[in-house]
Amino acid sequence: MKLNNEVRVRFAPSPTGPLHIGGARTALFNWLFAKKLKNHGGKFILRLEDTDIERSKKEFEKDILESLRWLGLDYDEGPDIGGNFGPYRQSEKTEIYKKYLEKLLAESKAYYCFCSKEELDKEREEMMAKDLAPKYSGKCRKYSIEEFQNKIKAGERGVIRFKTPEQEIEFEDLIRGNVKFNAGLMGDIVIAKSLTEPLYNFAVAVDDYDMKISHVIRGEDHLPNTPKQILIQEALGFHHPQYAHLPLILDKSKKKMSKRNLDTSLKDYRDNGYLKEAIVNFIALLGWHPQDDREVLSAEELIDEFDIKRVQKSGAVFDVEKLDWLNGQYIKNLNLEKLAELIKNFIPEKWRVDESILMGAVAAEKERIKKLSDFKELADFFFELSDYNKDLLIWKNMNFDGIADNLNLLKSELEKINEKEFDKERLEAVIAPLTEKYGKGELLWPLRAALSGKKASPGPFEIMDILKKAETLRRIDTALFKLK
RNA sequence: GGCGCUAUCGUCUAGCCUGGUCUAGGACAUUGGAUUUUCAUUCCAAAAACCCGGGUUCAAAUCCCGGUAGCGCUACCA
Repeated sequence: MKLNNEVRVRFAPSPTGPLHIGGARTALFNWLFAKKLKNHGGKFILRLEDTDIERSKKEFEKDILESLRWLGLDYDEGPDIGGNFGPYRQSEKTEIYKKYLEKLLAESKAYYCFCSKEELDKEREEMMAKDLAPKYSGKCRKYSIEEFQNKIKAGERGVIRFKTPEQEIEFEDLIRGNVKFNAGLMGDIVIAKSLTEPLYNFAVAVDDYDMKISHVIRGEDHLPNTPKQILIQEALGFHHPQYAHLPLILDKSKKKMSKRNLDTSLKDYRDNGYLKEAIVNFIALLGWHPQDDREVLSAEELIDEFDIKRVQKSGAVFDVEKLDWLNGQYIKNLNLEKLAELIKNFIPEKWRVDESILMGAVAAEKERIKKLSDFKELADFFFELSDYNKDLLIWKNMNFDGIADNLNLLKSELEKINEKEFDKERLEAVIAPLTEKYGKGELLWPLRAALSGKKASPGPFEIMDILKKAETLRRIDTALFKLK
């Protein structure tokens, strides 16, 4: 890998939709690459590719910026923080593109095309029918500069095409090795709708050069665009950056994960209660792996271990179940205060009133929740016991009378315990001996069911410790009442 | 259709560059078991893959060729 110049990489999304998983992964790899090579300059730049004014929306720009910030992928230069190579929105660079467009036109490396959409479509279909690579015939190349200038002045509308040289073009991809394309098959591509309306491939070619981008790290779907961009850069007299094309992130059906699918936007995951650390960790592992067997890695460890040479060539299926597992791991390792803080965004206002119950519930459910949003469903009974069928209280073959007897026994023992000593240790010390005589399941199942109103929950001692004496006895009474 | 990329357990992957240590390793999921009043956690175990065919070689998951399949691109979107 040549590192003669400062390392400058960019993430260049177009704000035509919220930041999605694939975009986040591309951003992450760029970020890791820059951080890893901070001794070589290592700058990470955010550039908004909003040349499509129809589809680009401010709200999406906002979402992208926010999502990157949330993930902790800080950039050194960008639309909201500036930098020495701005502007960082393509829509603000019209004058620059115009200058280069005029240069290409003046040098006859580009020309105006006045063909209609219908003509073009027909041409394409004909070529496809002949099993040929569909490309523009180049028939408008015949106009001289004066001729097309006159047409434009006369009000005719034309687009600007690049005179694609008919040549083989080869470049080295950091991940895939040598890649070769035959530019003769591409035809003269449209690089701008007009002098002030540049199109993607042209704008990218210009920007990557004048933002001094050293490495372009992007999705594999851009691989066929690369020769176009290199050719445009050559025509402009620019040298081109190095390229690295990341494997695609696939859905279950092995197709490219697209914005159109549900649950691809980062915000969806955030709103579902995934932690940013888990997402960063997980998407880093989609197409990349450290040298050892570790799977749970912090951002710092990721930077330490990152090596673009270890990036996979083939697409990776996004497996939510593994994400869930990883998220659970991060939740388990979070300290209680931090976890409670995060969970507060996922629960009703009134659950936040009693801090001690909330903290207790968080501690009790910590290893049971995979996502922050799971808490609401799992821990609701701590805050409010919902109605349940009395059959829930049945342990194995016990009858209702037996269950009532056991609950009454427990009740009388619990009543003897001082409110101040009503904690897990004390409760266990009192009740454990009873289970030897009356049976564990016989005593503890009805107790736990009475306390939680659920088939599954943390253990009764833990619950009582959190609920405290009065509420514990109240819930036992509720069960007793149901059994009458 | 054309062009390009890719190919190891169901999934993410290690190994491939620098052939033998690979009876192919790890993780998620699955199944069984231990712990446990339940659930979860934790622990133990099992099942599970080198796309196919040739070639090179004493030896190929690893190198070469061909096939097949999948995916991506094929816009006056990015």
